[in-house]
Amino acid sequence: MNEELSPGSAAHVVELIARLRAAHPDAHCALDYETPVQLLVATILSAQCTDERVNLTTPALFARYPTVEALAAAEPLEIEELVRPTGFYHQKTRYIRESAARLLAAYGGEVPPAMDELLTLPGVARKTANVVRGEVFGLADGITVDTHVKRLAARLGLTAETDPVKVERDLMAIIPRDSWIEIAHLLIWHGRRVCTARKPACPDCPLNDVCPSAAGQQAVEQ
DNA sequence: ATCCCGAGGG
DNA sequence: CCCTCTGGAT
Repeated sequence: MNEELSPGSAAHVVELIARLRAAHPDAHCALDYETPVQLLVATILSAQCTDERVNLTTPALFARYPTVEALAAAEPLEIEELVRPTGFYHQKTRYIRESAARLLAAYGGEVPPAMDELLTLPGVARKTANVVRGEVFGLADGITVDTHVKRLAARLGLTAETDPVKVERDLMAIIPRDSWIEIAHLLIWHGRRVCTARKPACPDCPLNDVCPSAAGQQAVEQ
């Protein structure tokens, strides 16, 4: 670990973002969708499921129910059958139908742009709201904290918290607001490709000299 | 056995 | 704070 860059300092954050940009210039939302409502549905389905698997299930779902009206009126058992491979299928089906119904009842069938409005949708909390707001409207009232962002923030020494809401608050305090949307994509991409949960590839990581958790780096500096 | 772009309820 | 909800991949 480079001793001149204390974890969480402004200089550390600047360095992290620059290196992650260079390593993952293609980082972007990996969920497939055509409309804001479809992104909302795909993001609800992404809970505790790989986006790859979500993308394998949504084409049939969106073909069967192309509109928010169709989703709201869908037979629960039919949606359950289509989304079962994503896990939590009973709850996710209810969230999809009830959120679609609420979009129709309160927002003219459109996805609202305000954070507090998104949070009134069943099955939508800060993670899902941050994803949808950032992707659809380019707006950020917060930072998407999924399992990757949470894990990497901890390993990089950017937070000592484990509760995602507290992790998000810590990140918001040290990351410039104009990087809030980008940093989540970068950390997610890096988490999938390099800093994986089970076997992080520290020797191949472009952050290993600015990461307090990098395996086998500290001894060299002594 | 652990992990994946979590949320709601107790 | 805790727990439950779920399936597929590794």
